[in-house]
Amino acid sequence: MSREITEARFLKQYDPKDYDSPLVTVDIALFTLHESTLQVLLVERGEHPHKGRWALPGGFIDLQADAELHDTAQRKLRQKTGVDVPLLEQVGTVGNAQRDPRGWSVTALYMALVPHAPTAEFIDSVTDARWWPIDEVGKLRLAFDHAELVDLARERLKSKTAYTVLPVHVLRQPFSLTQLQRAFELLMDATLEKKSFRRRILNAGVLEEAGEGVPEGGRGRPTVLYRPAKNSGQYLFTRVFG
Amino acid sequence: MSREITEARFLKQYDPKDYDSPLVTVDIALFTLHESTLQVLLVERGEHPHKGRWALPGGFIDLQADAELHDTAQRKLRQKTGVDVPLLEQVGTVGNAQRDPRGWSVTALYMALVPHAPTAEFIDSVTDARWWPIDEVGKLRLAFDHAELVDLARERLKSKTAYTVLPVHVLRQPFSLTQLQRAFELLMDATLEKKSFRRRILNAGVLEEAGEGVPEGGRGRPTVLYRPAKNSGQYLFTRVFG
DNA sequence: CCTATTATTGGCTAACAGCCACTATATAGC
DNA sequence: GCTATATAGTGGCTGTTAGCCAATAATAGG
Repeated sequence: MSREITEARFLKQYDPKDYDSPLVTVDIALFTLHESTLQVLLVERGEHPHKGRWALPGGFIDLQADAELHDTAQRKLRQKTGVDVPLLEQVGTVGNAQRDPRGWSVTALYMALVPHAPTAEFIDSVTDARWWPIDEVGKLRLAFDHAELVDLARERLKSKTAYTVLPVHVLRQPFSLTQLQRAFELLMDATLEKKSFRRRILNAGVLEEAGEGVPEGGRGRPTVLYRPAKNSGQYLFTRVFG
Repeated sequence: MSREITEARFLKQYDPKDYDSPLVTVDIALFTLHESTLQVLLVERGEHPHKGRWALPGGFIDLQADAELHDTAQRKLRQKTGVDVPLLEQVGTVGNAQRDPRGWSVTALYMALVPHAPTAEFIDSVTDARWWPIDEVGKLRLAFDHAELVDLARERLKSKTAYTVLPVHVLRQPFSLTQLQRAFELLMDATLEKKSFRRRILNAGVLEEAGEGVPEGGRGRPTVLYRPAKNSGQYLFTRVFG
């Protein structure tokens, strides 16, 4: 057996390429609301494998440019949307031997939310990226296991909507309670009772008033506008609708 | 520009070692209850880097043996405990350039629960692994960023305990409601009201009766014993204590 | 039998979701 | 103006469930 070596010496002679390691990628499910539908951003792959198929935006870690896994997600998203998204969080990590034809592959899946308009102009000019209504994604035969990843992210979105104020991130500020309720309903895929919804949100103190606005459809009583209060992102309801 | 190539040809000439990629590991925070304390399993590292420091059990993916990331976690855990743990789930993934002195590194963190006794005999015979009370982990200067990983897993444990019946997995079956309440309290790090606790658990229908047992301490009224019902693992409370 | 000890239940209050009818304030057409 | 209609917001009741805590049940040890 060899003599004891120091950690410094060990690190000097260590080369990761001496060992088999999986591919590592980051994929992002970016959601928005548009025309009363939940939509997800997909890109058409320009390279093998699965060239020409629709896929989630994502890619490899840049070991020089990215300090954190989170930075990789942020960077890939900025390449596609041109903006920093207001909410980006990890959903989970999927890794197995079959998901990528190149070999054992691990992907860290992130979920992001963005109001529709700010990114629309940019995305519309990118020929290989577009928003897809979540209901149509099933027909697209996505690359890799991205259909499953979309489902995972969508489930997380739904469950977090039940006990947080996540949906504020798909609205432009300020917004009305009616708009916010609509956002909750679309993200949860359920209808909510108006009084319960308003009571819950207002009592939580997660919104602050931001003037008056015109009602939906232009006619009717004017509406009070709100914006999220500081730290509203951390607020957790102790009880769930339903 | 090169001519268009087929996917088959692309895959044939693809070699992952042509690209820089991060180290990928799996780490597991295995928790149990012993002597009224929440404890976590740590191993003393026998190899560089951080040789001699305490760390979470874990390691590299075996690209031949492991079909899924989950299998890597299960395999590493079995090496240390000798048993299949009743609950093993992913907490999240941490990746950055500094956490491992060998370079850019990504680890998938899992959390696991196990009743104390079945593994004790095995673990006691492994000189490099032992249970540590969660409160003492802070003093140990764990390897890598494992102190943060322990905190992450502990937070997840606490929050999931609030709306599931997760704590059943740290008890041997059958158990009394008193024991189950004690488990909830230790995992949540809070005291619960007896009546509220019993009402909630019994109304949820997640337990089935399993005979009578002796009370804690040997004296007093005998207790009804329970075991988890089928699918109790999926049960979600719509309201949280507090 | 009496006491200490643990298990289990009763009964009340408070918070909050579900329900749904009612009020408030605007625009559009005349 | 006046009326119809549309959207925003409120009142008030019921049902569920957590918090509280005192009462009752069933055992062991003397």
